[in-house]
Amino acid sequence: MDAIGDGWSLLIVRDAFDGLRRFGEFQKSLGLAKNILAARLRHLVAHGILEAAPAPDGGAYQEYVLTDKGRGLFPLLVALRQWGEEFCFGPGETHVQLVDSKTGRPVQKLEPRARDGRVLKPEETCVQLPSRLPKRKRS
Amino acid sequence: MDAIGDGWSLLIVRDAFDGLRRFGEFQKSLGLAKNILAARLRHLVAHGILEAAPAPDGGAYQEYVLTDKGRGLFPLLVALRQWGEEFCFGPGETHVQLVDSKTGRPVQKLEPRARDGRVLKPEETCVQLPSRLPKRKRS
DNA sequence: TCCCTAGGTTTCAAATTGAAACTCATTGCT
DNA sequence: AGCAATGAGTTTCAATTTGAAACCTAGGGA
Repeated sequence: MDAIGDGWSLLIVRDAFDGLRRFGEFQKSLGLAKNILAARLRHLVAHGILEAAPAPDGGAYQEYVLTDKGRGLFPLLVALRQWGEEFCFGPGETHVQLVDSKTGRPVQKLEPRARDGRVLKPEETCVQLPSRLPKRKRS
Repeated sequence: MDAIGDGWSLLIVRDAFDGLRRFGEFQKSLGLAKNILAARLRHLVAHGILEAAPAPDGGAYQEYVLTDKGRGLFPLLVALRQWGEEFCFGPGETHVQLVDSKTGRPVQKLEPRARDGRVLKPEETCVQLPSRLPKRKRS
């Protein structure tokens, strides 16, 4: 939550998934103040979610691209988007939808499942420390 | 993002999934200031994520319980938790894990999939307006 | 050369946050 | 019944964060 807990960070990451890389692109897309954007980008870089690559084409500036950790947020973004699609619009209200770009059909709804494939409801899960792995590593 | 975009809201929702219902329980669990908690709870109620049920047992106070919309956030919470488990701890570092409470084994990793079951990478998706549904409604 | 643009940083007012004190209603104790 | 304690907030106020706008700096083009 510290890394992505504020309102803007996830939007920046979403835009990064959409291919945006430059300061100005993010700013135009999100319409937030430049100082805030600079701070958020710094923060995301500091948390290893974005990487600042220096001057790719020739301009003396930076590009911000997702790291593996940042790309790991994709399922979260999908979950957020699906939730918004399902609950944040009235029945008649039209809105965009996340689709498989190959077929144009909606992405499957994300559902937490047990290892055996059962769909898990919230009450069927809990948090635990991982069992002190019994699979010994070769010494 | 307006509904759940700030740092505390998702934590409150998570605790609600964990069964917390009362003001004091949330406050103790999260350790945030009472005024902020009150504001967040009001906000979540206003957005239809929590519902304020009056005096269940006999006390003259309220309980905050998840609505359907709130319960719909479960996949998102799972995604967030899995991301944290995967990327926010060092290799040796021990941390809790979300497991199927029946078997004690970790929940499957959430992966966005196309309707045909293919795992979708970020670049393989895009957003679209839903096709003007060809299935006519009975007039 | 002069001006424009992209990418920031600085400044300052306004909004938000958080800690602590204060209510107010309900127990619990005696 | 009297009285302290607890739970659920609200109020107050200082400190932090935000956001808009102005400013700065390096390159590029006319």
